[in-house]
Amino acid sequence: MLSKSTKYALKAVLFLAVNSSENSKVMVKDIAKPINVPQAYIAKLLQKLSKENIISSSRGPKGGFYLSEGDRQHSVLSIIIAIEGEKKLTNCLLNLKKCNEFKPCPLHNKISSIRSELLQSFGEMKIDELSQEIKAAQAFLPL
Amino acid sequence: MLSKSTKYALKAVLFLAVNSSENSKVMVKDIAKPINVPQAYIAKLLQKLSKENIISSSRGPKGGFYLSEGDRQHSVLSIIIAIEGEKKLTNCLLNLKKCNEFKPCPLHNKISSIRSELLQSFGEMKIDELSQEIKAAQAFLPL
DNA sequence: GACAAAACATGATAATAATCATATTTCGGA
DNA sequence: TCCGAAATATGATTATTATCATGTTTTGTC
Ligand code: FES
Ligand code: FES
Repeated sequence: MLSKSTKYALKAVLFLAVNSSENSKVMVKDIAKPINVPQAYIAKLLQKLSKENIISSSRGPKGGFYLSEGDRQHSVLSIIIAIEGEKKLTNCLLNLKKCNEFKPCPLHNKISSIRSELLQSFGEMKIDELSQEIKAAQAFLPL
Repeated sequence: MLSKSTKYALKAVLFLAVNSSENSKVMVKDIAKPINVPQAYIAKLLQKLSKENIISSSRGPKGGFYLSEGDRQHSVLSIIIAIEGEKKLTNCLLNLKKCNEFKPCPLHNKISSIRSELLQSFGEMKIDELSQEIKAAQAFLPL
């Protein structure tokens, strides 16, 4: 449903939400280990997220990745889109060039409203909110 | 959201639902062309579906693929599962080894009910029903 | 029974996604 | 101002998915 890359990215961002701040940055090797993701690979993903302003970073000694207050207001959806693009989620399920109700594929009417809900739900989930739940041990990060 | 293979398979089965019957089988080249899918590839997928008893086939001259009355009662979900397996749809979104409400990942509570609805919806969509809509020109197959 | 038409089976190639490796830039601190 | 620590950039390798190609079996027809 979500690509491996997207899952990795979400885990990393949530990890940063819990374990980093403006003055306590964390470097990739200290992210990769606890979330159990190949270091060189998550490094690439983090750079991409950084370039898309989903997360923040600074170079050099005492540098690393972190979430600014602004970063914490981003949604899960924005991360999904940053990594795998919007189309994966909104394309027609049978690959009609455009998904709309005027020339729908046979699955459209049955599924499109649920899919919208799903998207909306992803859009409403803010990183900040999710990290609260992790801190409160109401939710858990894998590995 | 669905793999290319799954989309191809769904298109092919719906095409058969509209254009085949017990005594009017259609061979892969006459399926591949109208649904615009590589012939050798859809051939493999059709064989898989046939082996899983989602569709029917017979060999030799005057042979081909078709849907029996029973085949028409299959759901979209059964096709998705036949092609890409169930796990793709039910796995934890962040890859916890098991997805459940007792040790949920941060996305679980927000998403799992919508995801169940989506699965249920796929399960309730029967091939027969969808083919009615295509015949009534209320829905359209791509390419 | 011979023949040809079809599905079936198997393996080879190509495209994409995931992983690994290495060089370059930036920046804090001695 | 020099050094090393970090992100950044780029490219190479591997694994998975999609695509292509070719041979084998079944079966209706003559
Ligand atoms: S037209 Fe196919 S999902 Fe909307
Ligand atoms: S535990 Fe992650 S989706 Fe259910």
